[in-house]
Amino acid sequence: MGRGRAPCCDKTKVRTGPWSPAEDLRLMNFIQKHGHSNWRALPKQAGLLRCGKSCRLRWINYLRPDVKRGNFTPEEENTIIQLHNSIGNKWSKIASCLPGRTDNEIKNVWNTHLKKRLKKSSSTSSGGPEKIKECSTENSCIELDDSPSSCCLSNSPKEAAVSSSDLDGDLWEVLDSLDPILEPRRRQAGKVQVEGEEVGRWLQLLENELGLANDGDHLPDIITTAMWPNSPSHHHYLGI
DNA sequence: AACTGGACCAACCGCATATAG
DNA sequence: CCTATATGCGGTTGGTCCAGT
Repeated sequence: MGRGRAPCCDKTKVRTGPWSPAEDLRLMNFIQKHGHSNWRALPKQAGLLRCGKSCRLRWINYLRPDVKRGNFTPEEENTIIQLHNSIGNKWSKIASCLPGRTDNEIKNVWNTHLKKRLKKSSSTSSGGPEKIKECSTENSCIELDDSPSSCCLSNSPKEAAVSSSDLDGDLWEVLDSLDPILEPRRRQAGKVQVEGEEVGRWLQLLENELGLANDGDHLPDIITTAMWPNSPSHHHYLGI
């Protein structure tokens, strides 16, 4: 029903491209405190030079506390294959059956791995569509036909109850200034394991800047996990 | 060592749909 | 009911990395 699509934002006034750690922190901090009832207004309220769409995507695909990182298990891949066989490119519906996985991630896995794999094996295997249930948006499974399936009934993610510090403007500036230092390390950590000592040092620096260390308080794991997805809890690095 | 092509994935684009006024 | 706006979704793109040459 959409008539004439208004541009979602003024592209000349917003940042595009990869998100920096400081932007991630700012977004997470805001959502943890205020939720995300209005994506369009969120960037301004959070002090982000991003469009609401971009914030939503970043949150859903990367920053949500329940997002599962790492390789898909064979079980997950089987579920994707079965569901795709049954309902097609309904990535969000497929994602609703795989707790912690996002539609974008599933779409990527399908396009880069599973499609090719199935193509390869298609000559050797045959069979009708899998009978499977579809998860509705309420996270209850809808029978697409009359047979039971392995489709999950996972609950919708509950945002982690993380206590977040109230960061003031100065501290955000500090974070922004750390970007050039943090970003390459975060990127690298996404690919390979950064030495524990190094991660610990940066985490400590960050916590010092945020004034957490003095109170015996620490960065919530949700934040460090988002910044260094492949790294164990930062508590490990800090020797806690 | 330098180059190249493919794989991977985060982010963007634009249409569809939902909803408010 | 009509229109405007916000959000959701799926397709696509572009940057980065890495293996092969």
